[in-house]
Amino acid sequence: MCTIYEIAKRCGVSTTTVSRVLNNHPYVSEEKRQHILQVMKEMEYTPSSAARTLRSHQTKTIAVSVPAVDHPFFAQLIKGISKEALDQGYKAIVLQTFYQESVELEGLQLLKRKEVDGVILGALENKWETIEPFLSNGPIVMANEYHQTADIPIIGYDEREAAYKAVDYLIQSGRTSIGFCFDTESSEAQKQRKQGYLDALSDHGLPLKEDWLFGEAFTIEDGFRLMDLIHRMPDAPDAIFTGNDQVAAGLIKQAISYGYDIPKDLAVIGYDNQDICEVTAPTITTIDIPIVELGQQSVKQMIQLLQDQKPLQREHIQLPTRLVTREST
Amino acid sequence: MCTIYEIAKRCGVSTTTVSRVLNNHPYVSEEKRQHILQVMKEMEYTPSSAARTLRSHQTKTIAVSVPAVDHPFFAQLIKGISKEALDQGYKAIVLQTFYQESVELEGLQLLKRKEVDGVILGALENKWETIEPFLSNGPIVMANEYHQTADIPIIGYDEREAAYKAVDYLIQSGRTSIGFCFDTESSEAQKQRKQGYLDALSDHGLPLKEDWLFGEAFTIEDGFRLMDLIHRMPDAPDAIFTGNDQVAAGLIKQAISYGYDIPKDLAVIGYDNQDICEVTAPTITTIDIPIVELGQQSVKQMIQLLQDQKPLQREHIQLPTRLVTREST
DNA sequence: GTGAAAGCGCTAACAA
DNA sequence: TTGTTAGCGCTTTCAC
Repeated sequence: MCTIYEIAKRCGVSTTTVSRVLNNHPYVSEEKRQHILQVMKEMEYTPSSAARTLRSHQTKTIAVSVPAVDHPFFAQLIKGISKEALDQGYKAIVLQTFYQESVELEGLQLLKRKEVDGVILGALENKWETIEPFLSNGPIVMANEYHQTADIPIIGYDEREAAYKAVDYLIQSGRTSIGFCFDTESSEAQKQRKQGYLDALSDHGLPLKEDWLFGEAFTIEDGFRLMDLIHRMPDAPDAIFTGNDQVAAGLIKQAISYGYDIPKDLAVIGYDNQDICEVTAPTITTIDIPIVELGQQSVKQMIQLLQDQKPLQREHIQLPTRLVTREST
Repeated sequence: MCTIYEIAKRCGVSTTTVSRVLNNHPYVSEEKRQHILQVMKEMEYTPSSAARTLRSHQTKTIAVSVPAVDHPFFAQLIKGISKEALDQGYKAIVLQTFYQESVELEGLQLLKRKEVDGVILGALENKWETIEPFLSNGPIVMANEYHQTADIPIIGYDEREAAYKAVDYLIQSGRTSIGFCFDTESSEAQKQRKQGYLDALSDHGLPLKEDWLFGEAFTIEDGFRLMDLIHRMPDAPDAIFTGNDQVAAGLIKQAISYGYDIPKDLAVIGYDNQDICEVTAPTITTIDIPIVELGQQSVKQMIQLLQDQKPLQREHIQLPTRLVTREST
């Protein structure tokens, strides 16, 4: 591994000049530039990023935290983020919180230690008040989560409207008792989603039953569990908005095993429009969410912020969602 | 952002002493140590990682390249890698090759530029001869791929044995014409897998038909496509080893839509034991592979290498696989 | 057009 | 036990 100094010596110039060609500065004679380039190639010179970072204070790296990368939703989010970052000459460090506040904080520490130029929050484990102070260290953007007042770019979709669309569709199909699944109470996005559910119910004069709200719904396994629950209910709903396709798939599978006719006995609607929707029997009606694009947009925003050097501003970008009807409703 | 120098001044000591407490070196009086720690806290001192890296030549970061993070297999691999890395105080940069050689090379460049301490290859896009020269820049380990001669740790599982197990099971179940799906020809791992398939056939005196070998099998979509193909074959197999659960799920779904009775008309066996196996109808018999653990092991090996500073050696670690029988066979 | 030189923030010989 | 000092590899004034 040779340094800029050796190149300079070999070429009979100063390190300044070498640095100049490295950074495409003007004021280097074409002759010298070519020679230096040539020697760099010969010696397989590679600039030390650590040294550059130390001087220039930029790492060309962003950190992204999500609960876990193997949930299809977050896998796609990371897909978009990691791809877009690379396309733009940035690297992406992936942190999995497993719903723990500390890991999210670790990502923010990376920002503080100047190990990354910015942080994308793919979820929100800590209170916003805990996160806010880190804004002085660099930009933070929120993807797929929401917060009322945070003065940062928020990239997501209209959760309320998406949920409304789903529940409204169930109602239009003649359903009157509709259940709702959610993952955690704490998420603002989930609250908005629930609001959509509530609004759809009340707009059609339908009742809300607390028993029909099901928490901790993340995975296929949870779908099994929830169906067990529903199966035992004396007053079970005739339709259910699952909040994610994995839960829908598990629920449907278990229902079938109990002898239900889906959708006749129970209509099921998913969320995300993952591939799994097409292989269950019946296939799953769902809400399509442009997840990969959401990830890409987040990176674009981040890089914009990094380049503009302007103060962070609140901005709310909402990508379009779409109802995709299949056999489960 | 304050520096070690300011802390030193505030405490009336030299930067050396501050550095010493920072690195838990002995030979600092308890009194001074406490005082320095105290002042650091007060001033919210955070060490600059760039400066540390420049001096110590280690980034505490590893790069991992996979074809795409949203394929369930790689999502789980990344899950293991990213988690284990973080647990050990390392960060993981994720690169998605999308099967392009250039991105994999970019990961290796990170090693050369000293932006990462090591690289984990979750697949192999380039020829080994292309990759080998980078070994002089730092350790490389291979996860989930295989190479005959590469002198690096290879963490995987016995592809031949796993495939053999799957095909043998189909044969034991009375199947005689067995198809085989693979993704790319170029992968050594795939070759071994195919060898397992071939060995199982020949051990039981069963014929191999070229028509029963299906390439480009990655996704659910591919499963649909392959079933279309099989459906139109005059001499279709009565069982198929799909090489991954997504393909199996797609294949099964499409077969059912064509009126097939699975497994009676066509036995289907997956690979990976993903969650999806439990929600299709019928559920999918598969080979369980400890993917997350595979990711974790790769990181453990990498960190071992980084700490030992010993020359890289060839090492082949194989994790156990297991047949999981369900309804599709 | 070009170069000398002063750091970026930290670590580690070496001296004391 | 502590401090002095010389860099790590690069960028960037400032002077020529």
